[in-house]
Amino acid sequence: MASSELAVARIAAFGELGVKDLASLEQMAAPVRQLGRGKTIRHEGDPEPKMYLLLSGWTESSMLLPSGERQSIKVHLPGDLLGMPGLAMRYAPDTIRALTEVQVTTIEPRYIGGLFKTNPRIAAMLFLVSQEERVFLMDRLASVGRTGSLNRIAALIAQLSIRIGRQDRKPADSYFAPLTQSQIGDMTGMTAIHVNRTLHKLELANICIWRNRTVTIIDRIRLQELAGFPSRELAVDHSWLCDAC
Amino acid sequence: MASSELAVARIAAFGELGVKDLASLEQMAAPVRQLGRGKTIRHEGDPEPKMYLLLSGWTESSMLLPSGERQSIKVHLPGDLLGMPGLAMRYAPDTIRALTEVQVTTIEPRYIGGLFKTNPRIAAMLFLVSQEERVFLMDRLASVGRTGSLNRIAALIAQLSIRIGRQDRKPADSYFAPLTQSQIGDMTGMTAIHVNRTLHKLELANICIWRNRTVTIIDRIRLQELAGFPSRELAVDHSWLCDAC
DNA sequence: CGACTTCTTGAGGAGACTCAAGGGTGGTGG
DNA sequence: CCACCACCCTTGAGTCTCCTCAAGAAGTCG
Repeated sequence: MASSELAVARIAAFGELGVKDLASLEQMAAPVRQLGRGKTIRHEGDPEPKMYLLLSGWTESSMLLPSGERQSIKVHLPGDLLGMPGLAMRYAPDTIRALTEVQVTTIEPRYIGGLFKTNPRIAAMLFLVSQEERVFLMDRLASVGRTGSLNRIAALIAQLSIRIGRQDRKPADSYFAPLTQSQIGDMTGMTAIHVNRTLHKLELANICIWRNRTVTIIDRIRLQELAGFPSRELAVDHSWLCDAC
Repeated sequence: MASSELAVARIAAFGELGVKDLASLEQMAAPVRQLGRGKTIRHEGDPEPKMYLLLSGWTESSMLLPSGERQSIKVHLPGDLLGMPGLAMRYAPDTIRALTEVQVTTIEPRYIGGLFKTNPRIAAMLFLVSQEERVFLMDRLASVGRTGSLNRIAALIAQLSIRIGRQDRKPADSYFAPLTQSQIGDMTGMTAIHVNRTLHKLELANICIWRNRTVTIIDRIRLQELAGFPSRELAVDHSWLCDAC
């Protein structure tokens, strides 16, 4: 798999990967699947949920409420592992959809199990990625639970800027974001209409512009102020991990 | 540590524990710490976050927003592992406080690392518990993001009923819940005042009563309807895990 | 070019928040 | 043992954010 360097980006944040590690990872990857925008990778409620590795494009994980409304849990960027939370469940908790043309590979749960025996180092890294995701969800929960519309949208924009700019080691000041206003609403827990008005407010205040699927950040300071989430730093000292492997 | 049977309840949900497994777990437990209600176990922002095992009592994990408001992430019951998400971070993302008199033991991260080498089975179970927690957070996010006050409070009450009744294998119809209305507000993303009014509505509608730190569920059907979250079932087929160990 | 999705704008209403004040309860110290 | 204090609960009135309903414009894809 040629894109393996890209694909392990998330894991590699927690340590250097050796030859053996890369081999472990490549072995898991099933043939690449290609899907068009709007296609569903797996449905909420499907039995025996699997994991997926996103090679290119954007996907979104979301849950349906009895009222018929959707809550988007997270958008995924290339290199992200999709569907991990489902491993603990009998039925898939979330729906995973392609937001753009995407390439994904399926990862069978048994490979993950095998990893714990054959390559504890990688297993521990997967564990750490899971903890990182938990913190991400905690931040989202705080944002959606306790802040207003301007703050939530600002938080979304700032967060995406950081995630997209991760490869370059600095936040992206302008980036492509293939989300409709309705989808932004699903992510932030607001109406598409209110998203529209809020985006206009942000633009009017000269903070940022989101138009034509493109985000441009004008005033990062004030954006960050509005967003109001702390800039998280990953743990640097992995001696406790390395002792083990 | 005499309470280890209790303490590992969460992990045991994913598989039987052998003698070796129990030994692995006991070895990690540092001396027991006892703290009074309101005492802080660790602060948001503290460097080198550790993990804790809750032996008795209730604790709460929460995050502070720039506005000064608090968002409660989760309340913990005996047997829960506290602070796991922080393992991936340089600074603790959340504050952990005692809601009642509690007993906790600290778990050094290096023991977790060691687990991945010496007892991959337990490591995998910790991994699964983490995924379960992610699903829990996803459900919370959907609840807070897209539903009204009645639904949120109903969801909280129903969820606690399930968690507390887990040992008895059926939801508890009446239980002790040491949360003030202000804390309920922090959990559900609403004002203490509005919590008060909403609780009265639930009582007036003959659905449930929350008074004097005691919850009594009168009409579980309608409570569940209001709560509106799916009843999650943990994965039963762990062949993919057992293959490894 | 036509059908569909997405975006935009307006008007009105509902739910949740703020501010304010009073009453209950439990714990502590004199 | 009682008085006090801190915390918690309760209720009312007014305000604001965000939602709903509605309709039209703009963009996109076949």
